[in-house]
Amino acid sequence: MNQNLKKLFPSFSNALIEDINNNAIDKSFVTGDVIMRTGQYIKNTVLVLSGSIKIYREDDDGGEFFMYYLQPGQACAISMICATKSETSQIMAKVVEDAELVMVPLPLMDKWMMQHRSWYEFVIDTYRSRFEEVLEVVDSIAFRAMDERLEFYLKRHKDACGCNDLKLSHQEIATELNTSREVISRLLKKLEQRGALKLHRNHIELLK
Amino acid sequence: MNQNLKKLFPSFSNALIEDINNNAIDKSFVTGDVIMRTGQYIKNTVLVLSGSIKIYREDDDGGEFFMYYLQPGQACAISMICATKSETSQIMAKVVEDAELVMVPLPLMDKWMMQHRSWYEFVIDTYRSRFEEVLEVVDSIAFRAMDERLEFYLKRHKDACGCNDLKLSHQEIATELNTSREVISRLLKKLEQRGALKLHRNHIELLK
DNA sequence: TTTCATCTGTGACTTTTGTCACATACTATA
DNA sequence: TATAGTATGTGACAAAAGTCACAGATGAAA
Repeated sequence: MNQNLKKLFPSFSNALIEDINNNAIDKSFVTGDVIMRTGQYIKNTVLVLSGSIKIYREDDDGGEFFMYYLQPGQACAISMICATKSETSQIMAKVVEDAELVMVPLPLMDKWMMQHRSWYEFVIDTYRSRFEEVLEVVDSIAFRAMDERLEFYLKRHKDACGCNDLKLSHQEIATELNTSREVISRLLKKLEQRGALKLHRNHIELLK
Repeated sequence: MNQNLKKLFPSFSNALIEDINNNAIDKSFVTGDVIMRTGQYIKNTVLVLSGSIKIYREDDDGGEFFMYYLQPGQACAISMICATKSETSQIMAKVVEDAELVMVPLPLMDKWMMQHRSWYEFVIDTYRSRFEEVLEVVDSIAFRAMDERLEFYLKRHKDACGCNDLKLSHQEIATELNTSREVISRLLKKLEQRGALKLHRNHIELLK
């Protein structure tokens, strides 16, 4: 784990990595696992070593709105923000690719802010970049219609997987954008006609 | 100013207030002033002593989507988040009620995190509460139709002014929700028919 | 290969939202 | 008190999104 941490979190000081190795717990999850639920108390700050996690905002009627990805080398900003007050989670986190996580107990999260400059900077930077990402999400829903939102969604998924083949059904996309499957099917068809992508069963091949 | 700070930011230690008084600058703004523009470099962290400020997200076509209020006793989370890297602002801040602000130079913002526990806690808490507020805004646009979004908008404005009389034109509301004036007029009319409010020229009287 | 569940395509329709045109109402101020 | 500028009300229509019904395609498992 030590080696992995160093590689994935290059800004961490040796002393910090030492502290993480001595105090944090390594946990594995498989695709489909929900590692954090809305309303649940947060007990750990989460660092991602491998795999892929999607963060959702849920509504009362079972809606699951996709917010952002958590990738190796990143941390869950929400779990850091809630840390100091051990509040409940405002989001839901689902594993979409088998993942190894480092769970840092909340009290340490806070303590390290004072002890390790590199931890402090990492936390602040995580806040900042997530805040900005959420603001971009706000843009996409506040200012844009569904066709552009779909393109934004596909682009983010492409960036996350680093490939051109997205394993997504129309229904999944519709759920994560909080719209209906038919709307997504029709808009995807249009994008295919424009030559932007090629549709297959359960996956979408991006051409641009 | 010392007295005001103590009253408005009761969690601040005396040493911190001392530091603020010695290093920060007091600035006054009048209604309509834009104190921060999208893309502008951030040089200060802003604390609000009096007045009222609205934070907007802007798009390329001049759209101004209302995000949240900054009130006395609060600080601009964005200016704190960008602090460490002196990045550009992702938002626009407009004074809607003559305001007195305390401008804290960025380098101090960072320095105080290590020196003053009460500053550290205030900053973290500001991050957390703003992040949560933005998540609620995401909810409202991701999951709800315009009628509910309008009610949410009115509620937040009522909370902000602490009164039942909102000085807003239909056009202003439409702009801040990124929709058209007619839509707002119609929805307001419906709310009036339901007895939730009473419409006047340039102001709305909330009844519930 | 057959069967079955799931995924995708599509037409028809409704509802919501956005646009245009214009009437009317209110208010500040000349 | 005229009048000009702004605010609001409303009908008609267009466009986007949501809903319903159902057909057909695909792939996994028996």
